[in-house]
Amino acid sequence: MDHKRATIKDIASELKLSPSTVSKALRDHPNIGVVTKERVKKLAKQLHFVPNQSAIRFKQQKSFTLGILIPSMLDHFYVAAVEGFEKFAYDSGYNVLIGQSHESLLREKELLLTMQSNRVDGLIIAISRETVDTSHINECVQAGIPIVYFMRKPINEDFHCVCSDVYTGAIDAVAYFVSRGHKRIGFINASSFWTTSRDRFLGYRDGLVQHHIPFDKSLVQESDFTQESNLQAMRRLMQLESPPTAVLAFKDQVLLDAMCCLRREFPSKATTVELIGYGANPIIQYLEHPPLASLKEQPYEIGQKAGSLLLDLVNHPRTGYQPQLVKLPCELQVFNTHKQR
Amino acid sequence: MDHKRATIKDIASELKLSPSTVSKALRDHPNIGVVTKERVKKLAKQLHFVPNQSAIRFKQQKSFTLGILIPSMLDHFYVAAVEGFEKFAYDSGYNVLIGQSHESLLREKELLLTMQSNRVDGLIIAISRETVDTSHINECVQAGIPIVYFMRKPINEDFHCVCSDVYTGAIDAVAYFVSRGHKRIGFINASSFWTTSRDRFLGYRDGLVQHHIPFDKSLVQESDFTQESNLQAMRRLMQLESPPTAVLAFKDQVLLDAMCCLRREFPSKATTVELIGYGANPIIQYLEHPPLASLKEQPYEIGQKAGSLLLDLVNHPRTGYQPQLVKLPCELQVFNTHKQR
DNA sequence: TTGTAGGCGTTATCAA
DNA sequence: TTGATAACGCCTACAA
Repeated sequence: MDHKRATIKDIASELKLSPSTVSKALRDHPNIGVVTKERVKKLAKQLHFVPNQSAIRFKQQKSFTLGILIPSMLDHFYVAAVEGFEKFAYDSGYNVLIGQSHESLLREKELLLTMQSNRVDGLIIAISRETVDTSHINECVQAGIPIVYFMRKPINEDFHCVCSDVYTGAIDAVAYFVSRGHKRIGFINASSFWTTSRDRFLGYRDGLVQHHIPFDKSLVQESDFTQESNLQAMRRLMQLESPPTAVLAFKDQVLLDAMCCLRREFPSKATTVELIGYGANPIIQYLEHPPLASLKEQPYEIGQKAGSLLLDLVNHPRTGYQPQLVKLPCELQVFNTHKQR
Repeated sequence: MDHKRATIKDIASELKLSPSTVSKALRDHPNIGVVTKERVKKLAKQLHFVPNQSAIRFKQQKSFTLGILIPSMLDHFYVAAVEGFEKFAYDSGYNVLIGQSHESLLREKELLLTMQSNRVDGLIIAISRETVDTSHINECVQAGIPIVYFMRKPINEDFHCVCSDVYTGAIDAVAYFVSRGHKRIGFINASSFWTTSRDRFLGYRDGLVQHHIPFDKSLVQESDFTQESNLQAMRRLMQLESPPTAVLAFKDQVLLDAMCCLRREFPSKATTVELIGYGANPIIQYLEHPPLASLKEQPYEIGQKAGSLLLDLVNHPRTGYQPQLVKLPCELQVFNTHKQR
């Protein structure tokens, strides 16, 4: 079997044409004769010619590759975001390089170097939990790689960012809790370094204010998303002198652990404390006793939108553009209204 | 800010050295003086020099990229396999290009072309549900791209393959069912074109034989993994004149839908019919009433092993090698022994 | 120990 | 309408 892959040169010499003619013919360049085009394309097919992207990339000084940096693919949300981003990228003729930081700053730095080395034409990032200093990201920008943040964005960074409208989501969640008679509403949040945590918090607080419920600092706990941390946060809430009767969770993974905590450690309250999370994780449909509700986000669309903002930056490089903050709405999806307080 | 990225030439001219000297110095080539190396490396760091992989790939006629083709990242199993593969690849200095067929043969073909165009140095594949003809895969092989199958392998294809030892797993599952008194044991299987379905089936059948239970064809149903198909398969089983009291499912996703089917359509049996799946999906820990058990597979290790077999083929190209079939053990993980028949 | 030359596959530019 | 040439950044032989 012939293991050497056919090149443009091979086609050219076989057809007694020049490589440049073949190159143009293959790409339907207008000033190549129809007959020649036909001959070239026919032979190309015969030889199973596949253009060598390595060469094209090199020649064009472009990798036609976009990078996406996420915490982990074990998180359903980010998988969906990757899908949206990939779809957009592929449709635009780009490949995608995926990197998972696994919430490690060190890994994130390494991945960023790999991305640079691969000369990705642009990059979208959801920063790791550990990322407080962003100098490694700024280095990419200075190397000419445009960046778009999504979901997790460092506070005080002026780049495009695409995320869910978690603020309004929190307002809606609180309103729904209140409509069901709750007055003690807990909240398990995440790193205060992210805008997405701050926005959730503001929505939570403003939601309370709108319903004339006093804000109680002790009802807000922080988790780092490990199972143990989720359980601890819920435990701290339930051990308060006046524990919450409803809890808003940063995301469904936190919510699920909170439910486990209730079932195991506070069984008497497991059927009364109501929970709302973010994400509308499909797992929920398999639960016999689903939580009250979840704020359905649009990860796929967020990935697409981030891709389109990024590609715009790639194709129209500029410095000092006006950073956009795109927020896609969350929708409260109610699962369970059977519980009674 | 300087947007042109530094090249070896830049360093060379700045230091009044030749590019080749710089190239060697950067890679610690033995016959470059220590002083020169120091000077070169120092300036390289100053200029934020990052080697241009595009150029290296082109020059080396190698992409240093391995491909992995999976049905979908929404499946937890394949995400874990990707992780193992990526870990291995990165540690060996390779990038990874991920492709999702979404169970579509057309998409699989497209992805394979992309992989070829990107000149991936090798490829591991779990074929799509629709893939019955494998000529598109053979074309890759003939183009010199080594292939390793994992999990889903077409019957009658002679390449390396890494998968779970689902045969023994099925034997174990049946034995466990029998130990709990079951005699009518159903089985929901998948495409008979995959070795992994055939092996499950053989284990199921041999398991029955070992315990002198007659094989009943009507107790075996096939599903294509859509929710509707899973439900239908379970429904067909339960509507038999003599329905099963226990069911082995191709994977946990099927098992979960089967549980839903029981709860909704056969509530009287929901607490007695016992189920075992494959995968030990972490979702299960969040269920109030978990299934009886699941066969824990080793997707991460499977991804790694497939990577190492592949890299061996990449580095030692040969034709007519003896294909290996590597089977990693499944372990029966028991969740629930409370049910009584 | 350092330098020079050639080439990987493709395409843009310019010439024929 | 087609062809010749040079260039992209890096590496490998080989020469100095």
